[in-house]
Amino acid sequence: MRSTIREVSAAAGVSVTTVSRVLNNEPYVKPATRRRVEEAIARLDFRPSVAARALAGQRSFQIALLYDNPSPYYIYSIQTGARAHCIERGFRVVFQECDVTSADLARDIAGLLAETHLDGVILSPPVSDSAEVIAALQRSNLPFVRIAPGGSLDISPRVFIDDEAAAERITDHLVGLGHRRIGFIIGHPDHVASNQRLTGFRRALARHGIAEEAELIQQGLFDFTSGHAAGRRMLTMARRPSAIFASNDDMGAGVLTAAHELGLAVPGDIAIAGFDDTDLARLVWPPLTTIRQPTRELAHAAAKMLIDATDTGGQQLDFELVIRGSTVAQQRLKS
Amino acid sequence: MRSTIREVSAAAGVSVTTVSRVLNNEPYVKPATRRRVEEAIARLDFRPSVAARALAGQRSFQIALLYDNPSPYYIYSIQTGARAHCIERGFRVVFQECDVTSADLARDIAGLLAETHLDGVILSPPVSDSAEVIAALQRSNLPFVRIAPGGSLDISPRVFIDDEAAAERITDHLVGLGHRRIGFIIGHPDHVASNQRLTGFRRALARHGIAEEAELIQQGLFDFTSGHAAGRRMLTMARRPSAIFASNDDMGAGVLTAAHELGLAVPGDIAIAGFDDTDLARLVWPPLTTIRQPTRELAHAAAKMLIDATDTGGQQLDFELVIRGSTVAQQRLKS
DNA sequence: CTGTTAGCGCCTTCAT
DNA sequence: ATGAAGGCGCTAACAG
Repeated sequence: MRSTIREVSAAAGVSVTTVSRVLNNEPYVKPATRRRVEEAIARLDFRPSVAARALAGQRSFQIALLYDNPSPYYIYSIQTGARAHCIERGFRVVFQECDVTSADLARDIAGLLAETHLDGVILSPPVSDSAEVIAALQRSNLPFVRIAPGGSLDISPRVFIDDEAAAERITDHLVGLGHRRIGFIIGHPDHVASNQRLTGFRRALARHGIAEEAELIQQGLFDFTSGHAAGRRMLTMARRPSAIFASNDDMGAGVLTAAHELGLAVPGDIAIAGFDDTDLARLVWPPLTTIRQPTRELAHAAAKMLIDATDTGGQQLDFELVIRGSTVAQQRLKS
Repeated sequence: MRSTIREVSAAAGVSVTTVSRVLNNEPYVKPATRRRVEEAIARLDFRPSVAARALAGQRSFQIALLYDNPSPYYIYSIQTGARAHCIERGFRVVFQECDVTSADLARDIAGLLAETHLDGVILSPPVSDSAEVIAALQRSNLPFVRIAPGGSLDISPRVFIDDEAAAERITDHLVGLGHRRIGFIIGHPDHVASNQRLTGFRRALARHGIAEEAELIQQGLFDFTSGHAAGRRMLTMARRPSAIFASNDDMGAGVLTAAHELGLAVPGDIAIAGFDDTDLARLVWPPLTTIRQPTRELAHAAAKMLIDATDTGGQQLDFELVIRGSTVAQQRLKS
């Protein structure tokens, strides 16, 4: 059976209060006493019950990660990043998928908050921009950090990259290679990043004096299937583009497959480039040019900001982390 | 703020015990009373605290899903399957990645069990065959269900497909198409299924009187990279095989990519077949022949078996679910 | 059928 | 610097 704080206190010859103090790293415990307690904890392999701590205290040492994404690779990346930091800090993460288009979304989130005593929540796109979720969180007064939110930037700490600049840079690269007719596959309409990436693409085209062609800009859904379909459409056009820019890696893999199916050499007949949100591109299209979005690191940073906040009462939330390309910069909000 | 059972009892004009009875669907509550309580619950949007229930009762309405797998698609499949059933039953799932090769594995699991009050655990491969994890679970006397375990079949309920027969069937198919030199990529050595699939392949070859060639059987790791490497090795051999059997879909995608890179037509120059553990193949290699392993359904069935057990005190654990191809059969253990 | 009385394991005032 | 007492929200025997 699991051992309890009472057994530890007996073993160490102190009161449970003292053990609790040691557990929570509180001051005013004589070093010698602290050592004895720590020894007893180790000897009994004691682990405080999350349920009991949540019930008694105002902290639960649990945070939740919300997501609603079509890409298993993406989900795995954010889960891994968030968990990595939580383990370091002795926190537990609740991975919670949700449906941003559901009518019950607000109720679902409220239920999660009521059932589970959480210390904070991380929102990943497109949940980062869900008005219902944000409202429920604010109502419950729970701290939250958003990954790559598109709007209301000042209502919460956030972690993001500059999608527009990144898309612009990739487009510059393609143009630099001599491409003038470049296809673009837009991401899922629910994701704000989709539009930001499109904007960056367009801005680069304009800067290079290249006219847009409507049929070269196709809607996708951030998943393999939609990328494959859009790729096929463009690659079978009478005058097909010489390059295709996919807004994420799943769609890029789809385009690559379409090219292969049509017997086109990559990058001989058709160049493919785009965002690598989840390191999938490193596997599927290693020779191609991508902007690597450090998804795992974004989630890691989000967890850190959140947990720092619960430790210090919210002070550190005044920071935001900007990850641009491979450069990580940290800057203070104007606040 | 979250409302409590006490507020519900006040609103309904009954004692908290009665509310608790309604919550837990216990008998001996007058229908009229039950209705009044349910109304109050709905009106106050009351959700019982998981922490409080876990502390007070012997049930927590929480189970854990353990995994240690290189494939994000696989992880997502089992998470989705398990969660789907848990939501139906009002349970919460804790997704817990672990490292079966870690020296701290036993401690990690013991920690999970001590911190979280769980009603049961689902093990997915290769955790299903981890002696440490199984020992920790048995020590804690917690019910657990294993997905596709390789050994000690009677120590727990299990959910599985017949990997050997499936591999045999696929091989038969390839031979039926006229292939005599078939490459085989073995799965991760930690997974029992890897060996079972190899055995099925070999048995089919033997039955058809085809001699094995050592260089046509290559070790893989169930991930894209290893499949890609093994595929390249075989496709660049002086006398390359006419077909390749990949032990899972990630490796199959790797082989497919290798074939494309080498300018080989699929399935013209090289046939590719194998297991589709995660529906990845449906996307990446739709025209190819695969055995679909219903991973999501396996996890769903595992969750059902586990929760049924907690409801009925373990009786239903005498059942096992066999999913073979698209046929689902349920049969009683000899027990 | 319903209510009363104790805790579950821990944190949190308050004393000392 | 340490301990005693009370309670978090709920379930579990007991009475009625």
